[in-house]
Parts: sequence; C-alpha cells; structure tokens
Amino acid sequence: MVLSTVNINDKTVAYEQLIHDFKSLLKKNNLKFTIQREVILGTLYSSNEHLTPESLHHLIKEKYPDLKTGIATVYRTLSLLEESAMVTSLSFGAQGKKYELGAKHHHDHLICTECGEITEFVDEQIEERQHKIADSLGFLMSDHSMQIYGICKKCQNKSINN
Amino acid sequence: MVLSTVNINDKTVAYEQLIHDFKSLLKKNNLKFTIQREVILGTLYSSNEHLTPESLHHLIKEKYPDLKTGIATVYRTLSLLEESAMVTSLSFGAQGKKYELGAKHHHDHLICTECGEITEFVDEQIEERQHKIADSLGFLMSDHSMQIYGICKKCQNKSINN
DNA sequence: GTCGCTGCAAAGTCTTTGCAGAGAG
DNA sequence: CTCTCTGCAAAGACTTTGCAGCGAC
Repeated sequence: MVLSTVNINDKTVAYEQLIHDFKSLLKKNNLKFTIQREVILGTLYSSNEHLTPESLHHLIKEKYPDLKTGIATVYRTLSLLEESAMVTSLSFGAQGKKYELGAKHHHDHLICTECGEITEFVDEQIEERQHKIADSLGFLMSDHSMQIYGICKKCQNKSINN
Repeated sequence: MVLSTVNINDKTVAYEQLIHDFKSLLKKNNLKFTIQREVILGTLYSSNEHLTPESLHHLIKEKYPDLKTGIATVYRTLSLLEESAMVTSLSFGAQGKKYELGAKHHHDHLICTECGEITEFVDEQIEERQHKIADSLGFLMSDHSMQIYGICKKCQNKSINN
C-alpha cells in the first residue's frame, strides 16, 4: 500500500472517506482501482495548492520515485475525477488549468495576478444571490465559479519596498 | 475605410469612441493603426457573441473576404487588446478561450453546459460583496469574473421533449 | 524613408490517443 | 483469465514566433 503515509493531522478520516467514494465510483463504472489513481487522488488530497497536471505529476515523481507515473495517466485520471465531480478545475490568464479536490467544502477564489497565489473564500450572501439569479433566468444551475483578481498583500508590500 | 458598415442601431457613437480609445492606446505605445486591427476590433464590437480566436478569424474572413487576415494576427491583436483591458477573456471547460469586448458594461456569465450558450447578467449585491471580501482579505482587487454553470431553458425543454 | 505589422509556415506548448505489455478483479 | 490501465511515443489542437516583404506615419 503506497499511501500509508497520507495521515495528515486530522485529515485521516476524511481521506478514508474519499478513497471509499472513489472506489465506489470506480466499481460502479467497471473501472479499476490502481496504484496510480490512488496516488493521484492522495497527492491532490495532501496538497493545499491548486495543481496543474504538470505540477501534480512532478510532485508524484518526487514522492514516489519508484512508481513510474506517466503524465498521460495524470491527465486521464484528472479528467475522470473531474467528470465525476471529485475534483474541479480552474483556469485563468495565460496559465493553464489548475485542479483541486472538489470534495472539500465549496469556495471561491482570490487570485493574485502578480504571484499567481490562490486564496479561497466563501460568502453565503453571494452563494444565495447566485441561486436567485439562475432561477430568475430559468436556468437550472449545477455549479458556479467565481474569481476575484488583484494583488495580494504580500505583493503589495513587495512593490512598496522596491 | 473598411468598417463604414459598422453602424449598428444606436451603437454608432460608442463605436467611434472605442476606435478613438484604441487609436490613443496605439499612439501611446508607438504602435500602428492597421486595417487588420480595425477589423478585429470592429468585428468584436459588432458581434454579441463571445468569440474564440478561431471563430473571430472565421467571421472576419466571411465579412472581408478580400482582406487576407492571418490567424496569427488575430491572436496578436487579441493579446494586445487584452493586455490593455479593451477586451476580456473567459475560459471554461474543455473549450478554449473566448473573448469579448470589455468596454461594454461589466457583467458576469451564465454558461449552459449543454449547448455552450453564454448569457450575461449583472447583480449589484454581488458586485458589492466582492469588493468587501477583497478588502477584508487585504487584497487589492482589480477585476473579477464569475460564471454560473447549468442548463439553459432551451436545453431543458429539449430534454423534456425527447 | 523608417520601423512596425502582416501572412505564412515552422516551432512550441499542452493535451489526447494508439498500442503492446502489465496488472486488478 | 479477462479486460482495463499504464507508460511511451506519436499525433493533435491551440498558440506563438521568425522572417521577408508590406504599409502606416
């Protein structure tokens, strides 16, 4: 079992749940639970970052150098996970698509246009308004995403000091 | 003058303004006002769609068959316009980047996951909350984008009838 | 005239696909 | 055992870039 080390603080229980859900999903679709799929989900889980396919691949190579994981498998698994709504993707600017685990609570994003850092937030008022807007336009809402672009505190300070 | 036909209803005045702004921008940066750039801006202006570089290129070829416009120039001009905030881009799902004129009023998007149609809306309450959120997190907000995904009325009816 | 712009085609990126062998169930 | 997965490399899709001639100013 490759992922026995993924006991990060109190996240362990949630992780078990996640794997369980993943296995159900796979079984339902006659797909197999492979080490690669486990490692990809686990790495997404243990990372607090929003990862590109490439950075995810890189992380996996670092953590599990013996397991030769191809970038193609990362793409394939991310598509699979996204299709089943276990992860969500975010794409902005020139930079590519970034993925994050969707099983966490829902949230929106603040994106720093200087350093690319992504901060998460949730606002109940906005969530509520979104539903109302979709309803009023006869739209059957399934999901939404919101990004606020600007300059984070860190980068603001940086430019003051220069 | 290639674009003498771009007198769409009452939009004429705004278009003149747009071209004026574009010319200023170009002059400021020692860039030239070429027919291609004019046509690209004009086509974006006269289209109510959100266009991909490719569909924009296609539209231009249709409208101005004599003007050989290369896709490379479309990309170059869109980058230029985006950099100067005259157009904004939107990317979602597997589909590529879509561009729209940013000079119009600000708005957010409802995106149909069935047919890809994009509907625009504005909601003052949400706009206001966004500013408050950015402020409270020490973030210097410059822009934002919000997308609501779901199924539009048309596609809902379609699936009922099948 | 000068210097930036354009179309073309070639080169990059990023992502997907075909295939033969490996591995889960 | 069967049938799906995987890594690899090749193919695709989308964008960018280099270059020589063209055109705005």
